[in-house]
Amino acid sequence: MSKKTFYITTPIYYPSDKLHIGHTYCTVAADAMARYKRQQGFDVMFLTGTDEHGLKIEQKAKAAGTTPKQFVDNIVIGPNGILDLWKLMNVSYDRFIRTTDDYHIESVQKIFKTLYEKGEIYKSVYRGKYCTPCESFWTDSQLVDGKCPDCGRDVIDAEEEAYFFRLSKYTDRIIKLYEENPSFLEPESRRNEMINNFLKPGLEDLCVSRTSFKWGIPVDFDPNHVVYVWIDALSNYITALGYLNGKYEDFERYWPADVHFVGKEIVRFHAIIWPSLLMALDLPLPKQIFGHGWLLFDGGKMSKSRGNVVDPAILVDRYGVDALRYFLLREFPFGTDGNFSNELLINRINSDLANDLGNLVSRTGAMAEKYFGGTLPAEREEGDVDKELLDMVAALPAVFCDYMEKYAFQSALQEVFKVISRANKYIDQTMPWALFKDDSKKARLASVLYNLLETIRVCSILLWPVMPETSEKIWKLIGASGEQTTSESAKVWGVLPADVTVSKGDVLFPRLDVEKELAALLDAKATAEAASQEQPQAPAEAKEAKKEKPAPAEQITIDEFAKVEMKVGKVLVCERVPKSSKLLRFELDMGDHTRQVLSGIAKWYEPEKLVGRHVVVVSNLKPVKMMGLESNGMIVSSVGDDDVPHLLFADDAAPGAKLC
RNA sequence: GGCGGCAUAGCUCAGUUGGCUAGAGCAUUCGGUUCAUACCCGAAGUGUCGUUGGUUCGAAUCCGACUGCCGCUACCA
Repeated sequence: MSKKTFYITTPIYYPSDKLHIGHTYCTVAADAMARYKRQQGFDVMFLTGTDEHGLKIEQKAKAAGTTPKQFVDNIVIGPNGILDLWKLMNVSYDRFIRTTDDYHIESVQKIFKTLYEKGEIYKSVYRGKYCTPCESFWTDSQLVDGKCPDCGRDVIDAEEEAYFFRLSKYTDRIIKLYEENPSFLEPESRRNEMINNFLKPGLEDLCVSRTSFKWGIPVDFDPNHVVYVWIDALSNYITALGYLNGKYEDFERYWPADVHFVGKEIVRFHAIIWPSLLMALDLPLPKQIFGHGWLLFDGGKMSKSRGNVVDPAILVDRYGVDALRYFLLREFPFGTDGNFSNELLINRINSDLANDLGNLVSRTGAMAEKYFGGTLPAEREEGDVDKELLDMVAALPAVFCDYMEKYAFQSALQEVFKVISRANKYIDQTMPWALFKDDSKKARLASVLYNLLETIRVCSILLWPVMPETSEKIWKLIGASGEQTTSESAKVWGVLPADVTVSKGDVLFPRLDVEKELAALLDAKATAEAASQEQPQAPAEAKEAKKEKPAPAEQITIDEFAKVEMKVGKVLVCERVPKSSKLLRFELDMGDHTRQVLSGIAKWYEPEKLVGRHVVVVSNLKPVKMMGLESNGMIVSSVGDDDVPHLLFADDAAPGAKLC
């Protein structure tokens, strides 16, 4: 009979840029889980990959003067690309899917056609809901006072064709899914969000094709259209198994997936759209969607302008891949956000890996060499204090597995280190150095060392999914191999031979000087940034990015620029717009007239303090209504990657002065 | 604004269905030890469990209000 299977996936990342530690976090977690399940004897399929289509990549490629395919090739399979990063992080994926792979394209076209033939996808036409400058379609509910929610300009009756998926008809079935199977979406808080924000109001049909860009999978029976991200990207989880393609034949074997790990920002797609698509295809649903938290830096989202993007390569280079893997999974509860900091990393490495684990292995090996030349005598003498340690070790595997099954890596690892700590205490209790001085205690001394080695063996087996290199190093030192390192053997005491041969070996994790390391990391980052100046690379936001970033600026002529009129305005009145969390209402003295302008900066500026200041206004924008008030223009501010606006003041300039 | 979440020692966090004299690790101080990576072992702490009402014999735990932070969403022109 075949083995039980376990199918786990990460999101497919958007290769518009290099990946950072946030992506590494999710992928390492999935890797640890995959290794854990393999160790348990499961037939594992661990899938990761890249989502390579879409407007943003098309534009980025254009800006870089290359083709979209060359652009993504460089980021995915090029030097220091995504494949290299996963290699560096020791990620043991079984399959890596790129949405530009032939077989995926074949499947997506068939899926699209199938849904169309079943009537799940229908062709429709937009009327008055297309914004030409933004090249974007909008649904009725997205429009703001009938205008484009992105640019506020009029939308036109473009009568653009588009295909729609009948998402609306699945509202009730998704609600029912959550009710009958609460563990379908974890953690729970995400579930309430989905229900209140999307399901209760009722889902709307979903536009699943585009004609506004070309970089995508063509709809084979209607080549003006390309398949939009929903069907293209989400279906990777089944196309990678060979669904409707000839490349693989693993669909029956692995589907439905046991778990999709996803960032909390893409929970909606996975918890609503994806199951609906599967229902439409009459396919089984994945058993669970797990929305993990984000790694924050100093309490905020990582962003380049804040100088807090963490490059995993630098950390691995300095501390080794296992230290970073351990830190990521030990420090942060998987379901909630975590605060990343270099200091936290260094302290964790020192206290757990250097002082406790590394030192335990080191002192045990040193004693075995010093007292017995490395090979223990077979004679034994038990002692009273042994029982507590042995009981703890015996209980450990079950507790550890309970936590792992719940993806509670933090707690699972904590349990292992409780035992490691107990082993250090055991050495103090038994005082091997005193036993050594008494010739009649040789058997007792051998027992003590043997008990330590067995404890180390069991712990290292459990730690292997998280720190494979370290565990394998430890096995060499304590003379364990093959059957003595299986997860089954972790439940058994006394697996090592009585006359085992041990060596001290090199230090596993050197102790770090906190101050020195913090300084060194700052240096390393500065160096890396300087190097990347040549080839500017904004931090990757992957497909989880909550907004599409605007395209790299297209070049315009002086005449086109001249169309934009910018003038200085003096703030006469500034106040909050009632019932609005973002808008401030300005009355501006423009020199020859006053005008009302609204600006969405209420979060960052106190209205009273702006009165009397001179600001820069784009003065010939078409008026727009927001919250019932008319806005005549736009106040200019600079915005970094952190999305915090900084107003440009022109206090020296006279109201009405024109900028050129 | 609507919906949801979080708030516990200096730091990172545990606290299942209300019974704790509120815990762990790190950091700090003191003591011990020497096999070991100035490491390990032991001891000592510190908290009006965000604020405020209520339910209860009893609340960190349940309910209401408020404050702060976060997420989704609705108005960043």
